[in-house]
Amino acid sequence: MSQERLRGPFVTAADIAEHAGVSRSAVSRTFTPGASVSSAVRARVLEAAGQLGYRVNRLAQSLTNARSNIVGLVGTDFHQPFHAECLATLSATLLADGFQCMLLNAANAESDMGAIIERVLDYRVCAIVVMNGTPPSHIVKECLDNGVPVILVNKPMPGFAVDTVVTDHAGGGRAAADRLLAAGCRRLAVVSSGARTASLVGRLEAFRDRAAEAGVCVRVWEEGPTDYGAGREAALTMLADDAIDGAFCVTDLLALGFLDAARLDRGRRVPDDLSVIGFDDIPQAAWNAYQLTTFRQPVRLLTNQVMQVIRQRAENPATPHAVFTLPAGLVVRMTVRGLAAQEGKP
Amino acid sequence: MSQERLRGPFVTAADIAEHAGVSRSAVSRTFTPGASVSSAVRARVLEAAGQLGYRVNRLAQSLTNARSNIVGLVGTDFHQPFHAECLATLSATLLADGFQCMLLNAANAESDMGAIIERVLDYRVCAIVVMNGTPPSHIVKECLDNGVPVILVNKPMPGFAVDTVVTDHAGGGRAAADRLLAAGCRRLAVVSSGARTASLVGRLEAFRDRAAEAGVCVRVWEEGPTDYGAGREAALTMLADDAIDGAFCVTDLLALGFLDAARLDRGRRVPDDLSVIGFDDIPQAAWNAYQLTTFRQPVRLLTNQVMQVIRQRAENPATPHAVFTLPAGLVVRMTVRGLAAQEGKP
DNA sequence: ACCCCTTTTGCACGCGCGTGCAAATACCGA
DNA sequence: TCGGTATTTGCACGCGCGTGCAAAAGGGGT
Repeated sequence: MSQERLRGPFVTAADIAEHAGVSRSAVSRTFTPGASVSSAVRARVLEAAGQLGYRVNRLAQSLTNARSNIVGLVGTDFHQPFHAECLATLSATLLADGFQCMLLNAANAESDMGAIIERVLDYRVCAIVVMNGTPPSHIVKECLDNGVPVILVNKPMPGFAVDTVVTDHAGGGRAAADRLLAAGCRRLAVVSSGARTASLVGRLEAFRDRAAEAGVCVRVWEEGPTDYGAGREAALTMLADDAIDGAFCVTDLLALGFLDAARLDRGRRVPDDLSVIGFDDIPQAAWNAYQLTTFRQPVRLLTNQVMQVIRQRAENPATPHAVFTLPAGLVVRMTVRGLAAQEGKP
Repeated sequence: MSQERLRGPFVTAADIAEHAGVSRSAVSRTFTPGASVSSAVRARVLEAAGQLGYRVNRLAQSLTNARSNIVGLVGTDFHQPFHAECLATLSATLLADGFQCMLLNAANAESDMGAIIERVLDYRVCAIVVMNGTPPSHIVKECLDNGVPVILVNKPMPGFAVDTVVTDHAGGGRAAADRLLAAGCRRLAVVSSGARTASLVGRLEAFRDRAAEAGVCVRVWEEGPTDYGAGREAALTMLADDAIDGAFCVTDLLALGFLDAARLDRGRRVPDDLSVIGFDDIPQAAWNAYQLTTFRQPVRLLTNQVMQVIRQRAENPATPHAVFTLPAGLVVRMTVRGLAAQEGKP
């Protein structure tokens, strides 16, 4: 058994063909679903394969098929809770469905995203999913030219032949305004970041529009990164004067930083003095120190929709492209006045 | 230009050889570093490649080389902050070094970890990194038999020809005990989970041993998952009676849950009544609502060490296997009595 | 102009696999 | 026993690429 290994580190189909006394085609057919092999031959092949530890070389396989079943997963900031959750969910689903995930972490923001996507094209991936961040449009075009479908999550790119799966940011923003207005807040603020991505802007503008309809004007914070520290910064600055009683933070991370600074540094009582609403519903929002009322991004639904698009486009590349919009549901906790989980309204 | 595309969706080396009026070998050599091509031919090839959008097919390339430059990244619970950080850091580093990452998310604990690792073997990966969780030993053996190096992070597997990169859990546990004892705590507890992984047990036992040396006995909690909720559970139960003034939570997530329940549900003042130390130094530990004193896992160092092992073993597979132990440094914040960040000791 | 040495080029083969095609075998009814 | 059909098997080729080998081309010294 150890003598048979001489040919190389990996066992090849020719090896077990010889070992089983059949042709190499027979081996190939044994591992090809729906191919024609007698059960006797199949049995001998399987036994030899088991003994020698044979595994089909998917590299060579993909070479013949002109396409692998690898999906490229592109994104930034995978260490952030929301992105991490998306990644974990999507990768688990893809694996369960028989795909392989190639992870493309564009760590240095979008600067190198293009180069990284180009590299994965070399592996003839069957799809590229952009989970966050904005890929350069000429790269998207290059993917499409090469026949690789591109699926964008939360980043519409009008005019490109891509599939898009987005949360209803505008709906969430509008509902957030509704809730704060209903809680009696009249001095509103919205806290966003300098990133100005489509999702953040979408939430912000819908919030502002709805407030404007109600005749309430909104103070806007749009600086720095999209993280905890920036949320604190916003609160420290905006709450220096006393003019805000309701804040919509376009991200939970911002909201948690905002909450901490509001309570600990600026002495606000939440929700009595100040109501806060976030967006995403990351795990930390549910922690007892925060109990943040927020909108949940339907990660499971987003993931399933992405999967469906991938499968659909794999079997019929000519499927028309579409934008799928999924609803963001309110998760009621303790940071909005008069709106509390598990309690009657006061 | 559109007429040249007829051959198939992907442009092949033969296409641009024809287009540039040279042999296919010349094309191949143009894209092979160190090969012999005249600058005139190289220029013509590069121009044709640019026009037609040619990219070397790495699948076919790996077929010849008998090995790809894909690294398999195996793990569970990538949505947890610490694991997410490891994944983000390692994947970014690998990409920057010219490798590709194949993500293997063993979502359903270790049950399917074996099957998932086997699948990635089919892609002739050049290494497999197990970032957390325990792979079945027969699978590890199978990888090694196929000549694929296995690198384990924080999971020693004595008796296997693998490389191991671990944080000094025991050192951290011992130092944690030192700190709590120095703070005057005499009624100690250690909070762990039912997972009983090597890292958690290592921290726990070192803590208990050091306490025993000081003649202090330790109450141990070892139930449930390794998350925020379990930390709360531990505090709710253990702090029902009044007997604890110092707790070492073997994970930050546990510590944060423990802190919330201790303060909000059990009315303890931290650090006056109760000192708490965590482990990992996840971003949330630094948040103002917590300010958790904890031990930092040297993620950067772990990552660099993993990289070094991969490179080393790629160029010389016969390198002897080793265990690399990296130190865990204390991060002083506000949850240990008499030990505070940015302040003189009282 | 000639020879020798260096560099470049093309040919041909193999990497491991899937598959069309024709030969070979098995099966069945008369 | 035989003819006819259904099934199985092996051969040979191609997928896209890297590379050893020999032929061709270039360069320099006499």
